[in-house]
Amino acid sequence: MAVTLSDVADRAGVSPATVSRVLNGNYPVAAKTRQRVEKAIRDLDYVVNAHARALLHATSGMIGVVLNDLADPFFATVASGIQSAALPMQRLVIVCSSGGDQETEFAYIEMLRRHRAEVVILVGSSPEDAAYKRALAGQAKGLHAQGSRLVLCGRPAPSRHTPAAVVSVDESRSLRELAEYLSQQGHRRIGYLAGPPNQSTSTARRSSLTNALQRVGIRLPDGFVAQGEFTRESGYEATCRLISGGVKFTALCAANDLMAAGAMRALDESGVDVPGDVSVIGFDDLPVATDITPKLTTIRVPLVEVGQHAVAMAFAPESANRRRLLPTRLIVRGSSGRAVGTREARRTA
Amino acid sequence: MAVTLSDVADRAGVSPATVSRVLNGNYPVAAKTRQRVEKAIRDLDYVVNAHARALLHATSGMIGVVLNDLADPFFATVASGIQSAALPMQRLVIVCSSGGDQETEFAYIEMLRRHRAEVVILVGSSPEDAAYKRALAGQAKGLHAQGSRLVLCGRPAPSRHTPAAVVSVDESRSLRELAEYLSQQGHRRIGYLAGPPNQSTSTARRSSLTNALQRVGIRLPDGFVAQGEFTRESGYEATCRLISGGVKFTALCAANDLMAAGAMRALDESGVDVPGDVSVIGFDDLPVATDITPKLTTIRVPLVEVGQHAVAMAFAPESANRRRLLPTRLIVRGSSGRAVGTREARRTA
DNA sequence: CTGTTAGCGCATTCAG
DNA sequence: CTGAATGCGCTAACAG
Repeated sequence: MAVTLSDVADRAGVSPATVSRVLNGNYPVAAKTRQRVEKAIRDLDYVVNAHARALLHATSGMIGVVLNDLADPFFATVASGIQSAALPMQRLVIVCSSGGDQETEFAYIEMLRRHRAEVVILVGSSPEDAAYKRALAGQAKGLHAQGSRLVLCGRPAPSRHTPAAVVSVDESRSLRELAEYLSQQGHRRIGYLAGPPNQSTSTARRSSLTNALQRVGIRLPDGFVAQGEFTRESGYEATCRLISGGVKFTALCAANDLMAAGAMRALDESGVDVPGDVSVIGFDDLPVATDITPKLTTIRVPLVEVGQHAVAMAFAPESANRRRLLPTRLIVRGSSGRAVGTREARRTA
Repeated sequence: MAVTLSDVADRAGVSPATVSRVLNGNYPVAAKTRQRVEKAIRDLDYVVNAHARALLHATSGMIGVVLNDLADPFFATVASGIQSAALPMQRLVIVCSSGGDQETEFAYIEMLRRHRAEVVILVGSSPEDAAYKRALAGQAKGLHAQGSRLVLCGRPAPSRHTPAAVVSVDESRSLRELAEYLSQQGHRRIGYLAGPPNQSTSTARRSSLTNALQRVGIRLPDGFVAQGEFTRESGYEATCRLISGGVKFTALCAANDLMAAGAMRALDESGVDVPGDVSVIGFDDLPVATDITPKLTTIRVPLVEVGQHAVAMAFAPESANRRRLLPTRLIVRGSSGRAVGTREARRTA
């Protein structure tokens, strides 16, 4: 069906070995022979069979990426960072979107193992239950035994001994900045739109914020927290629940920008002015943050860089078990300001 | 390095062929033997080598997708449609983001050919120059010769004889609806934010709109058109150019929602009220359309379905040279309304 | 029901 | 500088 290396050899009147040498350019080949071979390749429109090569080399040189949802800009942005770093290394990127389903995720990892992916990158939150961690640790061992490298992006390793590199962000500093900022602006009662329960990202962001607020003497009681699922809709609904529950807050922080966008809409529909009545703060700094009005104050996460570092670490020597933390940054925009009820706010009112 | 089928055979005390039969379940194997083999597989954590299989079958069963930019929600959404359709078929999806660069695009197609991708899906606009078309037609032939199927999404085939299936949208009907709507609302002077020149999507959308407007007696002169690149920033800048150029329009159509979002910001900063002074219309109906205020009137393109149909057509018998057109829909939201200067508008003013 | 054999397409020895 | 031979891991005939 397809043209093979021997076909090329026949047409050029040389042996397969010679064609191979021309292809790889590693061994000396007479100029005349080379030209004849190159012509045959062009004439026949020959394309090497990557599988035959992979069979010899025991690896395919592909980068597998497993993420929750390709259509979510958070993941899409990390993926594009991975892709951009993979291109100059001549690596193909396989993107697998699991939809957040654990079984699908493992099915994809298995498929990537079958294809002897050189690198497997897991992006985003991971469930925090023991069974999952054990299963993942098992896959990690398997990948390692195969000679594939595993990189975890934005999620912790399932255990200390897991042979995996980790690229993550350290949001604690930015959140301390945010806490100080909110405190200075007179905010005392703060609502929080959390991510789905038992997900590493959700708990990390929430506990970091809780700690940061504590440092400035602000508590984040459970009653001020509503769960969502990192989507606009869930942010909208969670905000509605807080409002209809009679929770009084002067600032509303969200676990990501999408939820914050949903919150803005809910507040708007309830006649709450942002930032006049309530300040809204997002997380990630996705494009949506500046699409909405007023523009969203948020914690910028360097998503493209996260992806690029993941690739870099995968190809760095001794990458297993290495960890890399990227800093985030507080971006203050129009959606936040002084709390209502503060002296200053009363004066200007 | 990695565990092979023979390793399993040795451990189970059977021949490699038997292990293969257990794996594929096609031939009868004694229950006892099967169990022994299955245990060995588990003990050794054996994972089949997809390359060895692909070598026999002359295809890898992978779906390759080449698109402009993964971080662009337009492409990400189509890709997620492809992914969702590929999962139940147990197909791995390779996503290649070319950044709109032709060379990169061909490099990726070549890599996909090397990997004997079963299906190659090209998503989005294509340059409209002859050299490109010839090159693409060549690759299409090569893919066909290899036994790979080619699907073009949202772009025309380079020639009548190209062995490729095409999935596209037919926006003409919606644009006629839009033209009638705008006309009824009293709009006569309409601005247009076009996509990059010599791109199939740009010219298709522009000419369809021009035709539709013509039917209701509205012209779209070049002076009312500003070029952009399907991004927010370019939409912003293009709108600024129109405004500072003194172009007076009561409605502004954009080649996509991202540019419309940029336009809204530019208009806002210039003190132009939407939809009071100017109606804004987008294209695609991406999430950003409802993030902005007022929500964007737009032409909805069924992007997920486009991706799903692409996969379906690839696996349909006799798919080569087939064409499938999906309908779009006009979605009227808050960003559009009556033109200023019409009788009704004056009355209510 | 199971083992033996051959070959998929290629890169790499080893000889010449 | 070039050709012949070997084997990567697996499946499909072909025997038993």
